[in-house]
Amino acid sequence: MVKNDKKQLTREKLLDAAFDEVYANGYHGASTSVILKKSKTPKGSMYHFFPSKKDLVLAVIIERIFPKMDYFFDFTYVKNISIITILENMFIKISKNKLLIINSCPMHKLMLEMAPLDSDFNSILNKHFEEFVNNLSCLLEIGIRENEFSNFNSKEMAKFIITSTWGVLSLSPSLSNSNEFKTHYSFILDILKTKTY
Amino acid sequence: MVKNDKKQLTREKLLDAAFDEVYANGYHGASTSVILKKSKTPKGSMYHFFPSKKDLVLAVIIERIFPKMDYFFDFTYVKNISIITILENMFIKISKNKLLIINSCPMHKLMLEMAPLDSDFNSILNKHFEEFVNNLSCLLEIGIRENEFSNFNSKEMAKFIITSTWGVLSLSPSLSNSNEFKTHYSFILDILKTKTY
DNA sequence: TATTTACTAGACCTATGAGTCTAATAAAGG
DNA sequence: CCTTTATTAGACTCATAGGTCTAGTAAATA
Repeated sequence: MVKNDKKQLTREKLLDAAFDEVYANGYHGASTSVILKKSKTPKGSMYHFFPSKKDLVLAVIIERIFPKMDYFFDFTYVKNISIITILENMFIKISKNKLLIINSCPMHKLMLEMAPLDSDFNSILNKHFEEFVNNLSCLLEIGIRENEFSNFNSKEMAKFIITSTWGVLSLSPSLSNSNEFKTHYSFILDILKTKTY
Repeated sequence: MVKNDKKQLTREKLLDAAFDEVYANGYHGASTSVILKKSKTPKGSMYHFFPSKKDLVLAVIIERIFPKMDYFFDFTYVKNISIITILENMFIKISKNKLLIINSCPMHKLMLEMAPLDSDFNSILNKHFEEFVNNLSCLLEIGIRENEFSNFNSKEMAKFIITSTWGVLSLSPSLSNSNEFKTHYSFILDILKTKTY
């Protein structure tokens, strides 16, 4: 499987370099030649794996950005811990990682740039966003059912939490320290606390 | 002043066309040749008024985007009306205008794209953002002083309100109707209401 | 009216964009 | 081992990018 490893390696290197480029400069600002230089890959290889720049970036979204996002915006239920604590832990995890604090959320960046311009970008990004909303919504629903919270529209609340978090994160590079982020998520948690008994 | 009018007209047409292009496609996605075609202006005129694409877009920010933003995010105090009502009216004004609802906030879009890449963009955008924060902060301070609200950090709250609003607005084009925006600002106003006596 | 300054016009330049093509090489499967 | 398929390599293409330049025109000032 030496060959398969090497084949994979080239593809993976391309995705890594493309992620960096697109994250830093956006889709339009990203240069294929820079991606090739950074990943030390010849052009032929890139166009062997990906028919176009767009396809490369769509693959970056699916294979790089979504996994990272799923790691940070993790809304899985943990037993014997209050929902508020679960969310607080999530926010702490985000604030500890400089990636999102300094450079904003890559998913959000691409959504803002590309969703209105291209239906393929729009659909995959929105689909994942809706999954986020549903996951968080389910988590909040548990809190409502278990009487941690009073009743509220969990889906609307989920959307509010996610989009408002994107909002602060987009303050980079002025949001260089995580303190400002902390005051942000304190507000979010405060809102939820007003809904507790 | 016929001449001055015409001179201004060319410059204004360029700014209008450039605003449309940049708003739709971002800084990197915007094409000078498209701007020239849309504004029916020869290249010489454009480079007569603006030394570079960057300078043109910086002028767009100052002369087009900021005025629009100041109109929508208007935090001036109105006597005999509660602060919450002032803010609610502001949100209603935003929600009635399809510009922001459908295409997101142009200031936010440019900030996310350009602030980490270029210090000139970063400084003018951040400066204006800080002004927003200060203006809203002052308005909230009035509410605190006049005993509409209990005490809270007005600057942090102001930042929270502005960035979270940017967050929802960036949901375009899926935020095609203003109902979702309404649920958003209801949350914001709810937070403030929990701080009232 | 003469002269200077502001603006228009667009041909032109160089760099870089994404993407194609073909030949060479490496690896896999029979 | 031989054939076939996957991958590498990079020269090449064509369009467009932003920007320069010079000549011509219009307008303001003296």
